[in-house]
Amino acid sequence: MPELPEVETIKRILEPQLKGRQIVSVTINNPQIVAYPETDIFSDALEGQTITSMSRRGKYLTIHFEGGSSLTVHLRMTGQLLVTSQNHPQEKHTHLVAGLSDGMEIRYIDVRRFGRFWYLQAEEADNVTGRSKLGIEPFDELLTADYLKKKLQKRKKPIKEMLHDQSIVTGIGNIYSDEILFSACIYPETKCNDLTAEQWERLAKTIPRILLWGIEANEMTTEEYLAGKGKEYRNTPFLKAYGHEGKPCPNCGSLFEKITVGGRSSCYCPSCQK
DNA sequence: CTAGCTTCCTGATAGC
DNA sequence: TGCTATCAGGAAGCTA
Repeated sequence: MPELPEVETIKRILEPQLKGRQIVSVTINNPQIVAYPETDIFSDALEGQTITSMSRRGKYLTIHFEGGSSLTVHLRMTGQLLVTSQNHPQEKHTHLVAGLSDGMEIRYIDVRRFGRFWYLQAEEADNVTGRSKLGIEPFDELLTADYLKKKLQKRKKPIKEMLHDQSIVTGIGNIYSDEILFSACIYPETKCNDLTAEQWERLAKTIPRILLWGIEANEMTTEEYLAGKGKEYRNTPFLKAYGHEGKPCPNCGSLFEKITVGGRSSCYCPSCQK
């Protein structure tokens, strides 16, 4: 459930704690989370690596090493990446622990084990993570009404569903698609080929605005993150639409309704989003 | 090419 | 109280 704003938050919190540290040990409790390469090679390759920086692309998070190799993770639904002291109580479902040169540990916790790790060597082409298929970042200046129209105008699927398509604009999941459509006053089931020029314009402006707002609203301290605030992806206090079924719309007071769109729960205001 | 369905997982919650 | 069924949703893999 971490979407772009949460992944960006994690990157901002972890990067200063990891930069310059060396990985001195790697323990993998569940090989399932290692997607590439084979688990033993993965562990051996990580040991001894010195971290230079972190980056984010869509919902993917990458730790870069001296020499150019890198470790990429996708947290999917319930993945959590923490930097803790060695004596920090180990949570259930801790699948990977990497000891660092300063005595701290990187820990990967994931209840549902959907998250995945990939280690890529410096010159290795990335044809394993799926990142090569990603569309533009929401803050890219290429994100215009024309771009969205070109990609989606002829599609018959509901716009809510298409906002989740990572090959068009990356980083949007079920929470922020509700927030974006509410803010843009668009009914989630509107078929792409029924959207008006004005609605495409509104979407193009709203997508980056809402995701930026999400990043800012997510801001928290390292302590808050470790204490669990970084887990509260749902029902975060600042959200306006997602999970608000039965509650009054902050704009008009009508009650939010919940429907299923493309198999995903979807919350909208019946009078603002037509 | 698109659409539609299934799979992966556990824990919280709803219903009986 | 205790059981079972359903839901949560990101993305890949599959069929048509």
